Amino acid sequence: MSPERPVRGEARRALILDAALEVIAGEGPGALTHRRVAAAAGLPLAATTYWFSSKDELLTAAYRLAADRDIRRVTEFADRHAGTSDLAEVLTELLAAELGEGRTALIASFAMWLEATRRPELRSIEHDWTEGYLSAVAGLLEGAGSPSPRLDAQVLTAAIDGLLLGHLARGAQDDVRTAIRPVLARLVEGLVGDA
Amino acid sequence: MSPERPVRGEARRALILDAALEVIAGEGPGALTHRRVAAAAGLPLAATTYWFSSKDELLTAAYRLAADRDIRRVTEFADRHAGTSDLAEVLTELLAAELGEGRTALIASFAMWLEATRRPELRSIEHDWTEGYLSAVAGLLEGAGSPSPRLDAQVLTAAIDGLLLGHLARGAQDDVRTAIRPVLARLVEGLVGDA
DNA sequence: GGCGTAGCGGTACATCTGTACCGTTTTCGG
DNA sequence: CCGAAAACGGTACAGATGTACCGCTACGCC
Repeated sequence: MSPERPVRGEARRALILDAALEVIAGEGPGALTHRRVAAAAGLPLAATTYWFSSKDELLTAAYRLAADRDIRRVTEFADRHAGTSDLAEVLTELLAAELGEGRTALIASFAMWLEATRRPELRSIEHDWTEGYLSAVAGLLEGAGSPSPRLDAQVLTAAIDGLLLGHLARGAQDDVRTAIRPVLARLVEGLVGDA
Repeated sequence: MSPERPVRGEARRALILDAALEVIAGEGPGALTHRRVAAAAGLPLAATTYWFSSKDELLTAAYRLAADRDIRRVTEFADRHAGTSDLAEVLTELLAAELGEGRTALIASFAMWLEATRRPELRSIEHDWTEGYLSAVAGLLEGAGSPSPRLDAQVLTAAIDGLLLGHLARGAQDDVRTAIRPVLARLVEGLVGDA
């Protein structure tokens, strides 16, 4: 229909970052090149080099965006379900959402995590990501009557990370909820108890 | 001293794979190139292309090696500590070992994990890795008197993965044992109980 | 002891990459 | 409405990369 008035200015920057996340999630951070990102965004090569002075800056900005999105998602989710009694079920839904709509940001976040191993500049992003997750989960735990929400949140987030990574790696083979629910149920039972 | 008789034959293949793991752990899978690996192994470029018909084959073989090493490490560790009563302490030592001597194989394993997201050929390696970890941990849990070792092992390995990844990302900043022990203690307490 | 083959090392080359450059178009404050 | 500054698009180029190729060497088997 519309001959599509081309996106200009700062909006382009956002477009490029989105395309970068797609590339990272779809082909891995190693495949992130100016040309590929530009192509994914439907823009000429010079667009990426104009808005990001180096490939590294582009990659870092993309990681930051992925982390922020994921933090926002989990925070909103936790707020919406604060004070729940069926914590395991709520967490199952959270993980399903992360692996569903949140998949792109999630993969990028894990890639960033791994790269932070050798690139200290990424540590601050990693720190915010961890902290965001931790406080969101701690909030849920408080509502569910955990005796030590902060410690329990550390346990829970570690397990969540492991579960997410595992199910990403295994692909969409088995139904997420069916596979994850019993594990989370067992964990929550252990932490919150049934008292 | 010795002019070092050059390594020849199959031994070279092993040398190259070790060098490849070093590169993956040190500079990331994206930095794995024939030239870099050859340089790290102290061999000419043609050595890597002779023993591995493509870069992909080299990368996959390196991942396989990393997984096998890690599986062996965790299995031996579990065997050595079977029937322990202080499960949390034993697990803390396991994780410290993974992050210490096992660091290279561990990083490579996680990188493989993430890449399995988009490369189904890696799934079988991922499967063996998961299975090896799961049965090793289940063995420990049985000894510690868990009511449902298999399910609890799923919980535990997920948490272990998350903890390992987190501490890799944060670098060697804080003492591993100090940071990890309370989390594992809380988790084990929840699973095995004190009954 | 000779010889076929596996192992080896050097080089070549087409392709892709990051980035710099430069002339043109659009935007917007005055 | 005008002019400077921002945004844009195309192109150029040096360097790195995967891989093929070719002639040489060492080793094991007859």
